[in-house]
Amino acid sequence: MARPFHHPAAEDVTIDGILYALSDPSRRDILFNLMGCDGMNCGQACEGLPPSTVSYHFTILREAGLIHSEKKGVQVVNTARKVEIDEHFPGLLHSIFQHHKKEQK
Amino acid sequence: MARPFHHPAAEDVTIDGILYALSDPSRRDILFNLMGCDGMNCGQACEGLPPSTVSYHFTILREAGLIHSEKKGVQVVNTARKVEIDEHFPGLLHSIFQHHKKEQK
DNA sequence: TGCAATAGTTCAATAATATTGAAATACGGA
DNA sequence: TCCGTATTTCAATATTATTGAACTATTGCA
Repeated sequence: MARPFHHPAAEDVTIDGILYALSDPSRRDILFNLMGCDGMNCGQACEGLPPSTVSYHFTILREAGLIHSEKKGVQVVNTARKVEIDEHFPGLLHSIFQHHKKEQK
Repeated sequence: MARPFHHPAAEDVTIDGILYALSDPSRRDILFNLMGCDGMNCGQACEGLPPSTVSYHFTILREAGLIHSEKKGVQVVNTARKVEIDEHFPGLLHSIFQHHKKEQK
């Protein structure tokens, strides 16, 4: 990998970054998928979009502190930073994804 | 007023619209200000931005179902749709504004 | 080793959206 | 009726998102 992944510390995660990241339905969908499993590569977590777009969305989620990415061989395994986020923003993700489910087409 | 204000019904409010509206710090700030009072005109709720920008932000918040706007004479009085939002998205606004406060510069 | 396949990233061009100045509107008061 | 204030609308510009194409890294296999 050219540039290694950057993961902000839990205390540097802002509500601004989180809301911005999750204001996009594709990214919400990615995070929602990640929250229901214990690791997924980029292709699995988000089907139907071109790879470059998916890569962009993963970067936004990562920079917002919502996901952790780790290169495992040729693919990148992503996980939701559930516990950390829930510690710093109690109830937020729960509140959001309760409704995200319903609104999915 | 040329076109009257449109306020979506509580059941038509989506998490998509809310997160999009609140992904912008200025709009979060406006809503935060509105939540702490019982009515404010556009100028009061958001100082430091050009009027056309403020108007745009209010439209986004209104269309998202987060605020109610009513023309009172020459000005527009805005209120946060607190109760309705909290009924449909329990805990969401609380969770967001708990941190918004802290992150304000 | 070397080559091909796979997964993802980067870059650069284009498309979509936000910001804002200037003009227009709506209302209240003199 | 005319003026001042608050806000909106419009149109131009600036910013940001999307995506195809080229590139990189890694694995497996001949």
